[in-house]
Amino acid sequence: MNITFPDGNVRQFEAGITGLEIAKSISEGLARNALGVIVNGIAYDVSRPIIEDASLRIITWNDDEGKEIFWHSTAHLMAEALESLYPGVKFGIGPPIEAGFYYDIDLPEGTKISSEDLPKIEEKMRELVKANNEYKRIEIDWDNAVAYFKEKGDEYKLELLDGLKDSEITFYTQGNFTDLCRGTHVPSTGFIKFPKLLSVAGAYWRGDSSRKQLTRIYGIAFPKKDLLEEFLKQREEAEKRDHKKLGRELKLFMINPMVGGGLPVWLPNGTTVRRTLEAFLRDEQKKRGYQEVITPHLGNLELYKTSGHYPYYAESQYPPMKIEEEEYLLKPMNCPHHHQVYSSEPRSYKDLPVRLAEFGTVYRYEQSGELSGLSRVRGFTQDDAHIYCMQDQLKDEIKNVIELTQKVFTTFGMEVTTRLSFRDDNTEKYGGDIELWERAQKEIKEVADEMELSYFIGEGEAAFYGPKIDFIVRDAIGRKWQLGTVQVDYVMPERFQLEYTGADNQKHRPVIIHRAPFGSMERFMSILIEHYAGNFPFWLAPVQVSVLPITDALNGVASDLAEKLKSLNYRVHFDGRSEKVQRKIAESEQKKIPYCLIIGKREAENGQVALRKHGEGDKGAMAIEDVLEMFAGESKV
RNA sequence: GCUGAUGUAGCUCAGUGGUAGAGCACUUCCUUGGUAAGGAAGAGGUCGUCGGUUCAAUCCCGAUCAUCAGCUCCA
Repeated sequence: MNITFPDGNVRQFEAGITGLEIAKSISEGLARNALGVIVNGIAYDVSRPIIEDASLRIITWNDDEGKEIFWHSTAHLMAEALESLYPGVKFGIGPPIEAGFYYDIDLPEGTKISSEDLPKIEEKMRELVKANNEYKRIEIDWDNAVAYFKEKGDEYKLELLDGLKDSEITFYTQGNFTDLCRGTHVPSTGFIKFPKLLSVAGAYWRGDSSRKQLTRIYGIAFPKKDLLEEFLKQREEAEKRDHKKLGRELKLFMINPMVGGGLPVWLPNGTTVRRTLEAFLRDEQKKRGYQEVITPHLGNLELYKTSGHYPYYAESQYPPMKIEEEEYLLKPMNCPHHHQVYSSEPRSYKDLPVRLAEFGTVYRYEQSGELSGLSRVRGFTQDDAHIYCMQDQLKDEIKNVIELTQKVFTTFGMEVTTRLSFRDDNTEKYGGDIELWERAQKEIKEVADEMELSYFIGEGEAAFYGPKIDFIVRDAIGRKWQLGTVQVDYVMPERFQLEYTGADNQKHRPVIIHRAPFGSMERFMSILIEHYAGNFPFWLAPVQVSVLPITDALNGVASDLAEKLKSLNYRVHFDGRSEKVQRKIAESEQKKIPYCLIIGKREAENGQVALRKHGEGDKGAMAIEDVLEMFAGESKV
């Protein structure tokens, strides 16, 4: 039979040959590292015979599929360890995930696993790794599969089997453990050299909160020690960057139970950063023809009934309050207010597009367990805007918005990929006219192509009222965040009966674009803190420069300089304490202030300062006017 | 909301069934020092909250609240 390799090469093998043997025919090293093979797009164990012509790709750790196989096998390995340590444990599902794997288990009555138990389980796993048991694939018919798990008393596997009546059933066995599993697996447990269990958490069976909560154990594994170490180091780095920790250390914000959970309070430092971000965006918006509005934090319930958000989203809103026979809602979104601004005067096609922007604070009820720092809160400010335009302006407006969004993310040094979120065939899910939808989707795609965006299409990811463009950014340590969305809306103009008078002197409905590059100031701030690890660039830093005289005798000269910088609108910290300069420097560094200007006798005599850059150290003496020039340059975004 | 872990000084964290400790921060004094922490003294706690067990609870038990890790939800 013919086997076609990814490079197009075709070679002849005898039918029934295994992936491993094919790998061996290429090189011993490849055979040693082969975790699986993709045969005609389907993952096979390396030991599984290949019986007909196929295209074939050999999978190693370096492939995403290889990691999946590796981690999936580790999940089975952990399951075996658990079964030997906790007899009677039942198993839910145990899939590989983006980084590692988990297994959901149901422990026998009275048994609990906490993070202290993980080393013990890991130890057992390492034992099983040494045993180097083979992962064996067993094809089995449905009745026998059911019989096996009935005997074992595992109702979870039985429920899974219920859904597999018409499919081919396979088991995988290694050592003393057998699991219902589609595969694929590494050849033997010996491959899983460095397993590591990470955490324990509760998880509902099949993600359904009305069903039993199982114990979920997260873990990961690597074929090499340095990969594990690197992974652990990265986790530590992420922990160090945790915005909740840095937020406290740098006095950016606080969460205070007396104020209320999920209601962050912005401290002076954090407020400075936020206002700077707002000023940056406001400026960019001004360049792009936006007008700013301000709307109240409460809105008449009628507004939200009209928009359809109430009672549809009642569960995530605060209950309405009655004021003089009228009901009011704490504003869960800004759009309805903006629609009222739009319709506050008759609009002509000559007025369009109308672009209304607001840093609008909204309140949404989040379950208490969901609250976290600045990322999940109950009150937050959206950098919201609504663009009202004619259908044939849509393309240009989308382009305008994408440009703005890209400007924002590149400014922060974040790599962006774009998802075009379109509708799927399920017409029930969506509102508005299907022809307009299709036109909008086509235009969005055209814009994306014209702008040479790197994008992919997410079918079925659209909002109910229109297609979206979502921006997924990658931060400094490679984590992905979905930020900034652009949404086309055909439903709200109908609901609010928005109109403009066309050139034909007829009334028409405008199209609305919702957009928020940052999304929420709170969440964006949390991401930004972690992205920069608290080391804000000069233009954003809460304090930009500290002025440090070496002795008290120079306090006068130094404070004059500090005052001068302040008068030029820089954010300056003057440290005139009777402390050694080493200490002043240490504290300035700890506060992550971008620059220290150190003034000793020599500098004072020459109109210079000794410059020190955060994280880089001493830069030597520099004339004050040169420093000012440098600061001016770095202030530009 | 659910499961688990945690809750001791402003922060980070020790500790004990017999009225609580360190480092940093803070206050005062001394020190005037050239690129990441000079010295001394002082002040600071209802040991998250409420109940129970006990002669005695910060410690044991229960409830509750908050935080964290997940799960569920998210215009």
